[in-house]
Amino acid sequence: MFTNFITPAGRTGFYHRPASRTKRACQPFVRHAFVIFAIDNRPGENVYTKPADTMTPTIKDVAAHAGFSIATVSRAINAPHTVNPVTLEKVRQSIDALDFRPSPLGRQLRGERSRLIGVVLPTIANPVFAECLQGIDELAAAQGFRLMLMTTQYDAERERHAIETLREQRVEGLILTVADADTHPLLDELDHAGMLYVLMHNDTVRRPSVSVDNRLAAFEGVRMLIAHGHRHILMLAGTLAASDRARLRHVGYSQAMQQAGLTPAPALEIDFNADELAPSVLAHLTGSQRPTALFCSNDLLAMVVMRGLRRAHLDVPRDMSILGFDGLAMGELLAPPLASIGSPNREIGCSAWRRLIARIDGTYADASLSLTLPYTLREGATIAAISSHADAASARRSHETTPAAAQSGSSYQAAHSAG
Amino acid sequence: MFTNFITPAGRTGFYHRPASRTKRACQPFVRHAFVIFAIDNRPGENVYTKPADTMTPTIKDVAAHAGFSIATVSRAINAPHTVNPVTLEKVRQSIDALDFRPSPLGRQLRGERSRLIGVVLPTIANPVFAECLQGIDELAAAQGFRLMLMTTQYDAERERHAIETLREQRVEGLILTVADADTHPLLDELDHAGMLYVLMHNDTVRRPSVSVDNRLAAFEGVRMLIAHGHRHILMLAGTLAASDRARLRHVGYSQAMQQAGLTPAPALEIDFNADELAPSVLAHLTGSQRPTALFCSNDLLAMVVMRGLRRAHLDVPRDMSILGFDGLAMGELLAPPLASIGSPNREIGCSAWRRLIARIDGTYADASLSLTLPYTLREGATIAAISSHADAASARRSHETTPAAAQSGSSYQAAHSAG
DNA sequence: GTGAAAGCGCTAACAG
DNA sequence: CTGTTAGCGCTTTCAC
Repeated sequence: MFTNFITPAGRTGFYHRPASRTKRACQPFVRHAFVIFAIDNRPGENVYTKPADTMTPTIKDVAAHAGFSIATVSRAINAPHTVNPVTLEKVRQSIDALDFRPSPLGRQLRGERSRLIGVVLPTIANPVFAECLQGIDELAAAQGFRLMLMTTQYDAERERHAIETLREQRVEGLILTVADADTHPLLDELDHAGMLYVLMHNDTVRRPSVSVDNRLAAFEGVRMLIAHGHRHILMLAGTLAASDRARLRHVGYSQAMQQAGLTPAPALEIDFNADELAPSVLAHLTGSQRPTALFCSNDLLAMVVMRGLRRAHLDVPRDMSILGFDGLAMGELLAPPLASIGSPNREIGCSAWRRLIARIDGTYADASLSLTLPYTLREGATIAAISSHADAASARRSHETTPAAAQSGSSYQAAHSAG
Repeated sequence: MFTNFITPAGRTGFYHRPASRTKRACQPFVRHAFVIFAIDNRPGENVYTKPADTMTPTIKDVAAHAGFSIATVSRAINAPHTVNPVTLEKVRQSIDALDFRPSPLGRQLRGERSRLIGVVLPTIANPVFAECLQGIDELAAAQGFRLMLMTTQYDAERERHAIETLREQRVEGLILTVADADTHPLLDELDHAGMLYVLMHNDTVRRPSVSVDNRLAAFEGVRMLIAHGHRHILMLAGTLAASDRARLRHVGYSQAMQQAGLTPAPALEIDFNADELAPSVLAHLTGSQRPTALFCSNDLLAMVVMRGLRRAHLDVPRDMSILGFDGLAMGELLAPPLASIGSPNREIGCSAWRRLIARIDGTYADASLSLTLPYTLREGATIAAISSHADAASARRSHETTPAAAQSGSSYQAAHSAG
């Protein structure tokens, strides 16, 4: 009835070969450090010894403990209604007793879904992305998906590595924000491989994406500045000048300037991770030819610039008006509250999620691949009106400008959707 | 030589049974939608058809494509030096041609490490946790680990679910911040199950953790306020009054007050997710009995309170001094820059990571389970000195108070380590 | 140097 | 209602 044997791996154990007439046979049963075998005991009368704590119990352990086959255990877990209630109860007790939890590996290996989604973000230090992630996480948790997160710091090589890693993990889809979506070979690769993904914040019509219309938003924002009488407006951008978003925002800036007969300037690049503004930048902003208004490519940058100006004893908005981009909740807590073009970050995350799931489930009926969400113009109090003939120098001397004048731009307070 | 057969799954295919003398035999080869078989071709002369794009290639595909066995492919990947260079090259070409990437599932199934770490955070909307995560992510990426992230919104049930999910995923360890570490049954469970974890921010000596000494930090912070002449100091805490950190901070506050012969007040609870301060709270802060200084349990809260005060036309720090907790980078960008007790969030994340890995690798020699990191007192400019006899009313009228006076507390500017 | 085969944990098809 | 068995993708003896 029992046959002593040596497994190929060199482990010893006993193999119970049931007589052919025996109704319920038991599985061979070997754990690394010790030998266990289930005698042909009646359910409940088990002889099972719980494996060492470090050994995660498997379905076999449960089966042996309960005195049933692994198939029955599997059914008890995945289709409880198909098993005898008494059996079910016994199996459940064994599961509890062993603290068993089914390994997703076995399941996935069987070709089931991994219910795993990869998220690739430049950084989570920027609340813009943290807010997106928050939205994604909320939905993922509700729908029983797991998230695997990787950050890239805007680095192309890390983007590649992240996507590679995530694909290895057999994610069902990817949600990502890349530096530059249009010219991204990796995304072509994903398309080609049939790997489903949705971009966030990457403003492109060529790929599945969710974002605001960066160009239009910037255009409207700068128009507002112009409507406040500003004629010398500079755009500041972060190190992500290689980013599609920053570029589009600069296009919007340029168009607004040109429409008003003004000359757009190249974006001034800022390292907004530095503690201080670079001297050359500060010179730009404080010199006699300095602009009266600044359009910052993102809110974090705007905040750093505001601090720099304050240290240079320039008052915002009296000496300099500031408009940010992102609509960071934090901006409202500043003094004065930061005027900003707001993107619905959390909603971008949620939308990206929904679209990805729709693609995965094949219910992605929408022909248009990219989704453009409405942005908002948050007035804040960092924008002051100046008389149209005022130049930088007079603006600095002028005391007639008042923060309250910023309210006059309220006609711009609107939600735009570029559908 | 070829036997037509029907697999149990109902798929048809051809099985190549090599004559016993045949040197190189081929594996049976069946894909879902179509039949492929590798003829006993010489390497390089393959008859393999690439499967549909949606089908992730497996090691079998590579083997068939290259005309070798899966064992050889496996070796080519994991132990290149053991295979014939010519073979190796052919296999590599097949891998490239099919864009094959080994599934971690198969590997893990073989009992290898999952190289997966679970991270459980209350929220990533709070930069405190985003910064921690950033630190963790950096190290994880460098060491080839993957991160699985779940957030809990301080909810016990979600904490339970997150840990459960992560354990199912067979993470090698957990890094987490829970609402209350000492009385957490889940953590006992983890201990009991031998599941390795490290807490972040949870200030407890009973469990593996990394944090600052919240009590001492609050104590020193409030002492600084007292040294600036404040006698009526209130502590504000968020909805996380059920949090161990907030509680310890309140203990520190109370001790500092008592040491100075002052009467500590219960913490005033604030919902800092709300847009506005609750009227009752505002009444507390603006009434005739109002305090001259506020100790806020976290920076986000401090910022919301500052905005509330501004709207109530109270000036910070002239009418009210504010001390926060967290040392959020953002706080420095405020006007005035927020005084805060800083915890090295990023470093907390990194340390937690290192300790977890040390535990996993079994190199965790340190007898002390909890690590206390030094905090800093960031002066900022939201704290003003008042003359020791001043009460709230006179403080409001007084103009002799100057933000610069905050500098007088610089003797407190120090790093403390409660080892 | 290479191939055959076992087995990791699990599900599902099938048999009884 | 329950058990047997094949097989998911991979690594790893062992044999040739």
